[in-house]
Amino acid sequence: MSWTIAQVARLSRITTRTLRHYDAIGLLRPAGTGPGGVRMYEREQLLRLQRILLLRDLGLGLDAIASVIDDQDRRGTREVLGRHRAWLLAESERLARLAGTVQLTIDELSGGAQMDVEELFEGFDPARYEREVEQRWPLAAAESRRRTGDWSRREFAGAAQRGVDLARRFAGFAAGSVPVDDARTQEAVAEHYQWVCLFWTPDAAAYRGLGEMYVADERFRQYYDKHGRGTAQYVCDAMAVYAAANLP
Amino acid sequence: MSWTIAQVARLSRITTRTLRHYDAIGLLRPAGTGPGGVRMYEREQLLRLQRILLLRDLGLGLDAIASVIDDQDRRGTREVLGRHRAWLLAESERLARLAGTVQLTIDELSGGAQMDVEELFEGFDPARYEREVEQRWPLAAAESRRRTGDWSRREFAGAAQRGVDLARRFAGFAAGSVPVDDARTQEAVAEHYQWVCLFWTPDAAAYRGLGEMYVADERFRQYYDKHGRGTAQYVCDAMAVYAAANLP
DNA sequence: GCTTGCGCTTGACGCAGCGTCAACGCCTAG
DNA sequence: CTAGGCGTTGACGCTGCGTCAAGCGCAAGC
Repeated sequence: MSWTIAQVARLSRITTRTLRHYDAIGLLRPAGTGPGGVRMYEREQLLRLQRILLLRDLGLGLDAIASVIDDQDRRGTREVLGRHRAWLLAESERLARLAGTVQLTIDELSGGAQMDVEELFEGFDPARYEREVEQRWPLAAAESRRRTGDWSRREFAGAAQRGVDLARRFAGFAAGSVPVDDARTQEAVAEHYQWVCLFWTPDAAAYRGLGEMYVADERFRQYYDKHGRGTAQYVCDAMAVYAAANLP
Repeated sequence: MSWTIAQVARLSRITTRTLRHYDAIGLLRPAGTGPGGVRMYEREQLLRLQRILLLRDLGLGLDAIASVIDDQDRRGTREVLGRHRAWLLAESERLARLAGTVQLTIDELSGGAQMDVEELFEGFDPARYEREVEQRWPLAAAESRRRTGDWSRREFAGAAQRGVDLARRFAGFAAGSVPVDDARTQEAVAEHYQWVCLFWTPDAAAYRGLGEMYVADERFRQYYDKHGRGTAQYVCDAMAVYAAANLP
């Protein structure tokens, strides 16, 4: 008994295009070809196809499927499946965490709509505190002059939102006890530094000083800690690590 | 203050290729071009880029990002984010379920390796019970003769494995109280019918009879019920639905 | 004999989000 | 004058097929 490509497709609830694709990449070759190059499939191919579809349903890639199916003993199969399972779990967890972050974003968006955006921004423009930084670290701040510029309302709002986003990310790391020198934290600090550079370009000492002000100054500390206790201190420590490693 | 493409790339920890891509698709156009067509970015573009990267980190597609960012009020933004969150949750759950299925597959693979595969297959070849089916539904089974053929050991193992997979899927549906006429169940039945066709081609009555035998015969019932109580009965009912709708 | 239609063939583009050459221009330092 | 560093615009590649497009062989109906 032989089947044509369309018959196999109907039986297996896939498309003929898929079968041709599997033929093209060598994953499932027909038993032979009839007149006109017509692909003919035998029982053996059907069995193979069923295994392929099972593994595909499990989420494996076609190359992984090929290696599993053509693997004689079960060793490689188990290893591939095990790795795949680990990937699935990690990816599932990642997406769940992302969903949580998206929810937070939605929440703050809803709340933030009522806030006056400039008020939100109030007490958060590092440039407004530059003078204080300068008082404490005069040499460091001396040549890092504030960039002047006229901010549009939209730019302003964008920058403010960005500040909130960063604070929330730091709060997440702090709550999760992620070390301050973790790559993810330091990546966020790099973004924070870039963000600060929109107003001002601190060097290592000044940036470290800004971090310390986040803890010392009531307004700053509240800004961070309202997303989670200890966030301001966490940010301060992370900034110190970043400054030591990346700034002049 | 302006930045070149490479400077922006370094600041934002992305590649210049990405920035050019965003320019090409209109997601982030430079503020202007200098001599030689050199892209120049201003502060406004940096702010926009930061928002883009935030949303990208949340897993949104570039087109969704564009619609969110260019959306003036917050209505559309919330809707897009809400849909995205729902998608994330669904996908996360799906992957987690898949991981469970993969684990089951690994388990059965480990156990199955010790079993003699023919013994596994024993008591599960529908053709072996064809005579009994024929006794009860003689007219129906009369013209559905068993396909002869020499089975290789590998074909045999593959078919056996396929049978186990199907049983497990049915057990999952039964445990989840999925109706027997649910599309997923009927899809599995279609695969089961196809699988049976590898040995034998029953018509509607014979297929229904085979299902009833799954309940009546101790060996069959155990085969299914060991994956979960009531699975055999569930399969029987599902097969009856399938036979009525799809078989001659 | 001719058309129509079905089922099959190969070939090619498109999708997301860039990575990765390739080939070339411009500017500066040695 | 040349090397090197930064910039430019193409164009192909990756996954897993969907979706035309153009054409062949065979059967039925005119």
